[in-house]
Amino acid sequence: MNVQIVDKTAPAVQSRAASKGERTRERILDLAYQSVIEKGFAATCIEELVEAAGITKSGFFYHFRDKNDLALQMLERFLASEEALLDGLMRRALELTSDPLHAYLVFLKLWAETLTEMARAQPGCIVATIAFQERAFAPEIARLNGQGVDLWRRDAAAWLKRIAETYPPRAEVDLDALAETFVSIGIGSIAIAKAVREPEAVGRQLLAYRELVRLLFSPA
Amino acid sequence: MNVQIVDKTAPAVQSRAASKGERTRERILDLAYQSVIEKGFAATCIEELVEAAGITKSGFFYHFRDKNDLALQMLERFLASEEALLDGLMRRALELTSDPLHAYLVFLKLWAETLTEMARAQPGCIVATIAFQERAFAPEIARLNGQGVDLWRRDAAAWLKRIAETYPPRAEVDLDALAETFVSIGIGSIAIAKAVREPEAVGRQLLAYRELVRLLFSPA
DNA sequence: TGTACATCAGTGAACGCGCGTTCACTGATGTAC
DNA sequence: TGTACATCAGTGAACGCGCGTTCACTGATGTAC
Repeated sequence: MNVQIVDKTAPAVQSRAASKGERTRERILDLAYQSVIEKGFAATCIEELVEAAGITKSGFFYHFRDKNDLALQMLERFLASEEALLDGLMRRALELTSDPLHAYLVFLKLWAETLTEMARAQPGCIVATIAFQERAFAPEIARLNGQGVDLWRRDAAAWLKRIAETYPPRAEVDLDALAETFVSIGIGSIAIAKAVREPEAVGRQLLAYRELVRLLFSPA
Repeated sequence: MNVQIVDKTAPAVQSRAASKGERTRERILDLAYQSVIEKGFAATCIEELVEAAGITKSGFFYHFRDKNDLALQMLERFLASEEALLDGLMRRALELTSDPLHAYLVFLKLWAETLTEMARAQPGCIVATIAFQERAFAPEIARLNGQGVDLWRRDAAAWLKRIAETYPPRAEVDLDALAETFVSIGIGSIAIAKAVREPEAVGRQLLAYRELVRLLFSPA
């Protein structure tokens, strides 16, 4: 079950042959992502970003209307790349086995490995960061953030329901709630990883979730 | 199973007969707690707090050495009250039944109700907020935060292990990980509640966890 | 192939204000004798 | 019971600096003819 996956630690969706401006914009977004994950949004200052990016402050405002625009672009890019990443792993899992339960278990393993690798570099989650500082952002950003979470739990719910068609669950667990648990464990485990400084917590939690799913759907 | 519990929405451990200074200090801490939960720490400004508290800015610095001191006192108070709250619910559950599994299920129900009520007023968790803005705080605060998380998962682990003595688990789930899941679901569900604006997510997630624990330990 | 113009990707300097922090001072309450 | 002094719980004004934002200007690259 040790499938080789793309080393995709960085959140960027790097398309080659980008223009010069495009490249600095991406560089700023990368730096901002890193900083927001470490310190939060309000404590992230433009001065630091542009210094690290090797441009001046006014250069920043050529690329972003204001600080909230930076947050918005960063979140949009993150959600897109996360969605692509999840999609890739789902497809990969379904290539390996057509059984929905087994495929989901493979997917969870892949996801656990990917997240652990990312957490080892630097555990963090901008969706959670935004959620826990909601009112420091423009309303549209908080809304977009919510849509991201909603999409994740919907995707998971659809899969769980497909599993339940073949494998009747052994307890009366609401499948929508269980799908949501996939998200809440993901975010919660990153919080734990950061708080107690154990990046492994992320993989550990995902694998515990996987065992519980397996138990719930495995035939008596 | 609808046990009446103390309405303890506010995080304060209000001891009566407090001096005047003590009372304003508590008032500031309450306001800070609220603001940090809504906007994060960096975006919480002293000016706003003191205005709401009805004193001047210099009055603030009579009670707190600096802004980080505010964060520290707030976190200490929160952890103490949370610990007291959890302790109370645990004891209450053990009064109702001596069987460790049933008592744990009762406890989870009580905890779900309490958290939901708190989330309806204003979902939030300073432990998570601090974790996701770690580097915006003094190192000792981040350390204390980690200790809080560690204590929670230890408490849960001890209980799960006591259950396992009587009820052999039906799957090879690491009990330490499952205990940690209690914490990660708690924090994660609050993140979800905030992101999608569904306070009920907290109770829903806790109850899903409860069903999974029940399934794991219930005899075949 | 050369010239004219437009767009790109910035620079440099300045502004202004919010925010954390300090400092000298003060009225009210408590305590000792 | 009254007086002297100490501590409590603040006030008011000022400081300074970091940080987001603006604005006029500019060299390099692209495009039209």
